Amino acid sequence: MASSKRQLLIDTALDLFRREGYHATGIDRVIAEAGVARMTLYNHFKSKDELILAALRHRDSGFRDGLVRRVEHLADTPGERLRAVYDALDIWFNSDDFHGCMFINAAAEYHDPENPIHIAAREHKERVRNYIRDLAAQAGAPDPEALGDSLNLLAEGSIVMAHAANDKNAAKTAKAAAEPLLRAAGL
Amino acid sequence: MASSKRQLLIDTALDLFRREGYHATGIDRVIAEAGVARMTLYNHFKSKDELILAALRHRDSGFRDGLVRRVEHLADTPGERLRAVYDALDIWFNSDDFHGCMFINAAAEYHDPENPIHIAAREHKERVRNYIRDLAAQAGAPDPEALGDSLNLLAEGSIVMAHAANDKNAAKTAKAAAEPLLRAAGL
DNA sequence: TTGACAATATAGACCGATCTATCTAAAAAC
DNA sequence: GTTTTTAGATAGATCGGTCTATATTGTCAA
Repeated sequence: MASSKRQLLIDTALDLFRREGYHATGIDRVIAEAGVARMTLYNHFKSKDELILAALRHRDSGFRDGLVRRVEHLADTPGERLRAVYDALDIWFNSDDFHGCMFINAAAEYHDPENPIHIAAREHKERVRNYIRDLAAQAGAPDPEALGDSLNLLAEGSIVMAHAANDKNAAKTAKAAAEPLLRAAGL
Repeated sequence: MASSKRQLLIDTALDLFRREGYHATGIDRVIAEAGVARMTLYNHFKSKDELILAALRHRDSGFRDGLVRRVEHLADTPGERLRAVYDALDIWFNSDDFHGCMFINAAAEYHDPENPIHIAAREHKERVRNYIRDLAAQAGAPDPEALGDSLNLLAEGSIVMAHAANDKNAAKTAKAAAEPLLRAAGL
């Protein structure tokens, strides 16, 4: 139970932060939703920011694991998998409660680049970009960094348009935009 | 003075919201920074949300006017101007205090698509996208909507990477990524 | 130019609600 | 029997918003 309460708090907080934002979600709300005593939270996390960081760390691995798993399920070759990234995004955007990227939102609420929360967001974005770069390398692109970065920009742009502009078609738009780039790279 | 106080409040709030975020900026901070009485604010705006909306409206026109002006100054033909959009972004990203896009940040803090603040963000994103679509049409692209949307995704993606991932080179990456798309469209 | 009236701005008290965080003492779990 | 969890009181700060009574404006007529 020692760590089950901790995980329960992370899961609960993650869901609230995702659906309502960070400042908008109070500690009271988290403990009420988790059905846990206030001191249990402060026993596991020394502050709200620490809880946010723990939630983001959990989301980072969870999101990327899910992305990789889904992409590998959708396609077999690296070239196809680069395209499948957008199919995975499409599923995400059109899921029941899509509320944008938690890390973009975190960076939006915590502007200071030195803030640990902002740093967590930056690291997540770098890891996702690296994953796409890796796929581009595996696919044998002549300049995998450049191709990966380009495809990553389309992916990030589609997240923004899906959330801020409420364009649930953004992933399909991105996939179409990616095609000439992949072709130009011989893929 | 009637409207000068109002404009002073909008300018002050805009700057604070931009630098620190919406929830993180209290009314007290706005009136202190503006050097204005509390009731002066509530005389001009019936709530904080109304002030946010007024600030976003002002920023929407200001940002887009600045973008158009800068793009037109940097390039003469529509094809060149599509490329110049990324040069304008590059200047923005590397300016003294870049804190990301106020509208992406607004959507991040106000998730509900029905929320007027979120709607203001959506409308801004649509207007910027339409501007790029228009440039693509003026440039004689075979499918100006598709090209415009693709180039817009690269632009939005670069804003995210510049802010969340602290990649000040994102606009140059986006410009390089745009080139094959423009070429494929005969531009 | 002056006087008068209406609109606006002022400082600051005040409200209830909420915020993060701490503390304690009893209960439960391992 | 030691660690963890519990409920709830409590702290001090801050939140958005209202109210009042005074002072400062801007406008227009005499």
